[in-house]
Amino acid sequence: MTTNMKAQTQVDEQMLLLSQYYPGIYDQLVPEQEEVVKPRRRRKKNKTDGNSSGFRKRKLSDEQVTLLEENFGNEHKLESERKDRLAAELGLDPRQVAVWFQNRRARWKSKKLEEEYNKLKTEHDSTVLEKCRLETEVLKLKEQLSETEKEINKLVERSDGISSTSPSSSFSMEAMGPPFLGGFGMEGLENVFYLPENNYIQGMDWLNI
DNA sequence: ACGGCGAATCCGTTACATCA
DNA sequence: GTGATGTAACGGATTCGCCG
Repeated sequence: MTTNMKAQTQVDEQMLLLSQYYPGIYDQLVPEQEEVVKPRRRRKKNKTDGNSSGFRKRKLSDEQVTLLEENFGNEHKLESERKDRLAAELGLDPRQVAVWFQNRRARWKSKKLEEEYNKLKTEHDSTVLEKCRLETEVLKLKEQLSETEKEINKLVERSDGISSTSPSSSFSMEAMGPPFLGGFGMEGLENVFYLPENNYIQGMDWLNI
């Protein structure tokens, strides 16, 4: 297989997964192609096999399946030598062994796909949950900010009133000391706003933050 | 490098067996 | 009897390795 073919195969596999997991996105990426419906040849019913020994399709015995499963566990691919050996060991036609491996690979692949889907779904769900949590937190913080701004405006207005009637008794933030933020329901926001070492801001400088 | 060929494999489907 | 489900088997397409 050439490098290009390998790359194309990888792309095809990725697109296949994409189409399975995110059909909407896949449809956007790959516009629907004109459908070419080829009539499949219908398989004819056949109740007997070549040697007329009864039903053509018989269930494999538990022992046969066990041995086949053991072999499949060791290696999913079936080399011709191993196929013949297994067939002889199980008293089956090599073609039957080949078909069993083919079907088993298909089952294995579909199971893998399902597991991968469940894994992605779990990841997706927890991400959505985390997004909701963060959005709620943002709303809460916005509300707190709005409340704080209202309080600040009130204080500023009061301060303006006082200073206009009595200039000597100017409003001092220093007088409020460190518990200032706590008074506005800002507990726990020390890490959000930068505060100087003495834990409060001189005068009205904090308005510039 | 290219095309033809046969074997192996994949994919989708059908037919049959089994069970609730 | 019947529908759902599991699986052996099939047909066609694709892939791969070999050869002339």
